[in-house]
Amino acid sequence: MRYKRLGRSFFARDTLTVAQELLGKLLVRRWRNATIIGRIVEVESYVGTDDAACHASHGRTPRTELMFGRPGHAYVYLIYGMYHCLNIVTEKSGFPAAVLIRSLEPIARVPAMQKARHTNNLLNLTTGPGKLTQAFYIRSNLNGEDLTTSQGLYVAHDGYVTLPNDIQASTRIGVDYAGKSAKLPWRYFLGHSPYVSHSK
DNA sequence: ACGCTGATGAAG
DNA sequence: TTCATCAGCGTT
Repeated sequence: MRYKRLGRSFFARDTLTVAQELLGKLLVRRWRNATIIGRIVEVESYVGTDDAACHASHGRTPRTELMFGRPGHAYVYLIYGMYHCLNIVTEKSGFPAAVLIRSLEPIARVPAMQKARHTNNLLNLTTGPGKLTQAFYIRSNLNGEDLTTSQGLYVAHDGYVTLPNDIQASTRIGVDYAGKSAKLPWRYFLGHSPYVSHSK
């Protein structure tokens, strides 16, 4: 399987554009001599301090510092005390934004994912932000990782073409607390894919 | 519908 | 130093 890593310039753009273009790309994880791969089929955008659902909406804090930094870095955080979420920082330095990777289609090293998830069901391995980090052995030690240079984690393109009419949008999951921002249609997913986490 | 679980940051 | 809150998941 041939593929090429995405560089800084891909992520240093408008977040909604990056989010939509991430659909169909490959998430590659090298872990203990294994190369685990999944195709991105669902993402969410979190943009700036005006977005009440964005962690950076309360300004620069130790936790959100990464979102204000250089694009192409991983922002990994623990949620609900037990799960990790993987985001990729976007836009130019100084503007806080990121794309949450919400769901993948398993592509390579499925047994490693099955071992990590304690299930063999393909549809339950990587179909959710907390599930995919578990399946890909992504934890807080990858927080701040530069995906444009990292040997352990990056995004790649293999020539897969996403048809524009296959991209669907909806409101984001789990952000009902965010008032007006909760209504923004900033979740994108591939309409044909059975590996989307949540039908809405 | 609910409990699990711990980092985070705001309040005091 | 407490305390409420939470970009989720699995079981009921």
